[in-house]
Amino acid sequence: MKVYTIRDIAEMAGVSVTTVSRVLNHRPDVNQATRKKVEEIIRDCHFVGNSNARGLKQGNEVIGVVIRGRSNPFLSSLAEAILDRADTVPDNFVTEYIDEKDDEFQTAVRMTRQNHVKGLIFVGSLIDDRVRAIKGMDVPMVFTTVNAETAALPRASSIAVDDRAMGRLVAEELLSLGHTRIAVFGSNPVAGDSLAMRFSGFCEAFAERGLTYDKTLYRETRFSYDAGYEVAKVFFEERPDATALFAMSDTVAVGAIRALKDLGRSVPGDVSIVGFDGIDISRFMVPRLTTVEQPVGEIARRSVNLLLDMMEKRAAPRHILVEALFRKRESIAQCSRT
Amino acid sequence: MKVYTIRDIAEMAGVSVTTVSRVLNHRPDVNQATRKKVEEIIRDCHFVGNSNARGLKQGNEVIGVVIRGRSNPFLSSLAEAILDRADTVPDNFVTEYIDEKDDEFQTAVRMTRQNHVKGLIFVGSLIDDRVRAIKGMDVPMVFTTVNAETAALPRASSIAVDDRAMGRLVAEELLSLGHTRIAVFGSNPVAGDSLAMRFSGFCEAFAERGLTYDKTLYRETRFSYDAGYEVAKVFFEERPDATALFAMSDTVAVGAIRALKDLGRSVPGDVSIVGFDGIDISRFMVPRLTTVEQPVGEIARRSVNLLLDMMEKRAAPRHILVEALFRKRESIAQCSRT
DNA sequence: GCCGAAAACGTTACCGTTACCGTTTCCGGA
DNA sequence: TCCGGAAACGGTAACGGTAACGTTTTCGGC
Repeated sequence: MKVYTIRDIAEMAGVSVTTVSRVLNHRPDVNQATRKKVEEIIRDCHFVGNSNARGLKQGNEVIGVVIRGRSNPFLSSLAEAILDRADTVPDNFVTEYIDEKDDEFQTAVRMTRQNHVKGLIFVGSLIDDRVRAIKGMDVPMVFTTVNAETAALPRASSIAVDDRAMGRLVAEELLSLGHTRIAVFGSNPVAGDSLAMRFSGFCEAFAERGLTYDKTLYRETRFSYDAGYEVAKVFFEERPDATALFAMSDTVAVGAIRALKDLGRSVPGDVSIVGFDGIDISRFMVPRLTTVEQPVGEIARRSVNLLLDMMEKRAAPRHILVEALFRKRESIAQCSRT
Repeated sequence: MKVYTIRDIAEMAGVSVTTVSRVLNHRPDVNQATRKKVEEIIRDCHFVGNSNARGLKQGNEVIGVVIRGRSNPFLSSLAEAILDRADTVPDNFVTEYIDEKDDEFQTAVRMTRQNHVKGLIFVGSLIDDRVRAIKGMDVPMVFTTVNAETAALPRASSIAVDDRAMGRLVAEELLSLGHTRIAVFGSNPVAGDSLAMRFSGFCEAFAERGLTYDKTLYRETRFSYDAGYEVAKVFFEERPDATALFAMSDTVAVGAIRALKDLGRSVPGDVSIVGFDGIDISRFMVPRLTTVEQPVGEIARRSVNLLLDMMEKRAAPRHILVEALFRKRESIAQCSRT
């Protein structure tokens, strides 16, 4: 099973390597008959150009997709959607999947500094360390989350749902069902980031009704089934007065449902629950989970477009908010206590 | 932000490009002092070698990970574990994530025929078309599923749980709880593949007790939440006599739990359910899902090792069975009907 | 002091492809 | 008939590394 080069093909077709290259790259200045013959031979030999040689010569554009928290189904599905989308873009773009583990991230940073990585998309929020590391990197970046610090970077775009509005909407829905003592499980919010916005929108809804949100009902947690379970188990024993929960990640909501069941409390009978993200499983939970569904496909598509625009057309950074959908399902009900 | 080449580094260090290359590749024949100086300059410049150039010269080894059915959390987590593992192997191995979509698969096949892909790992069962396509490809392959046809390929290894034994175990557990009318939701089994083995082990347990499994209780379905929901909804209306379900994928089990709830049947009160795979969510379902947990990490690690052994040491193909764990949880109970 | 081996380093020819310049062929119009 | 230009195609120098091979230097042993 020989591995053919462009030269072999040229020889077999009785043309020069240049002509074969032209055929390969769909350039116009080659005769129809010649093109056809070359294409035929290429097909017969199952010839595929050597991507290293092409990359070396042309200087291909590597774009990195950095993901933090793959155990979160929302983030991993978003990352996959982005990779999928990136693979369909016309030409020599190579996509690199970068886990935000220490060494892998460091390599990515070095490669970026060396101009081998020409663009970055970040999935999931970055920890402070990382933000410091990417400051001063002069490549286009796209964040799928809102963050005041990264938004200030000169070449950073962002695309995310309107967290403030959705946070407010969640509060309004729960308040209108009579809930006032609503637990909120968030995660390590930094001033001006997605989670902080969600929370501030949430509090605004209280303010609009002349109420103030009781911040002793707020807890921090990692976004995973396990963490959600643990924090809920402890919280609802401490605070049996809470009648509802807004979990800023569906994973946490799922863990909390399980924990409440173990505590002998019913959902939504005793506690109403709203999640965030709209992961697949949310439609199949018992009870079906009320959640804010993020448009994964749209975010994926547009984040890649944003990056490409900045890379190719040197477009200015943009900060886009997309529509999320409030999915009202079985996990919330009228408040039964006052 | 200049992008340095090995030549720039050489000039700055006052040595030849070869010496720099030697330092880069940790070769012994270079003086300590020289090495240190070169390394310093490399660090200062954030220099990273051009992978295309290296790949072109050395001919890097590309291994492809082909995945079918990413919507299944088990398969996607297995695929990620494999990619993770593959990224830690010492040297110039490039891992390519290949979705089993038509065009992507075709490209992979072409690249493989062209000897650009030097090894393949398949995650999830292949459809017949694909099996035909990979026949006659002369590269090492590893399957994470059992299949009589692929097992016959001269350079194919496999690693999977002992499906027959686990199928038998599931049946034994349910039989010992008094269940005899047990639905089985499988998927398109081919003689001698994982699913067929599971089913035949399952039937064997019946035979050993002098029973024969009633095959009208068997249904086929895709492995997804949605499909599981749909098939269960229809099935349990048709066959209210079934007292248990063995779903060959946790996703199907999850869908079925939801469907039974909608039909007003309780799990495990009216119907006991056993899944397969051990996806994360299984521990958090209400009720917690009894399942056969596959050792994802071990399968990932060993599949990469198997492939590497075949590629580098030209080791003979091996067919390995690993231990799965029966996780008895809340979704099964004593049968209440006869 | 000389020899020879080993250590340290340099020269240079590739790897497969593309792109810059050519060159050749063909053809319509003056 | 000749000319000019477009269409079609070819020769060859890069791209940035690596490695085979050649050269110089060092140094211990006799």
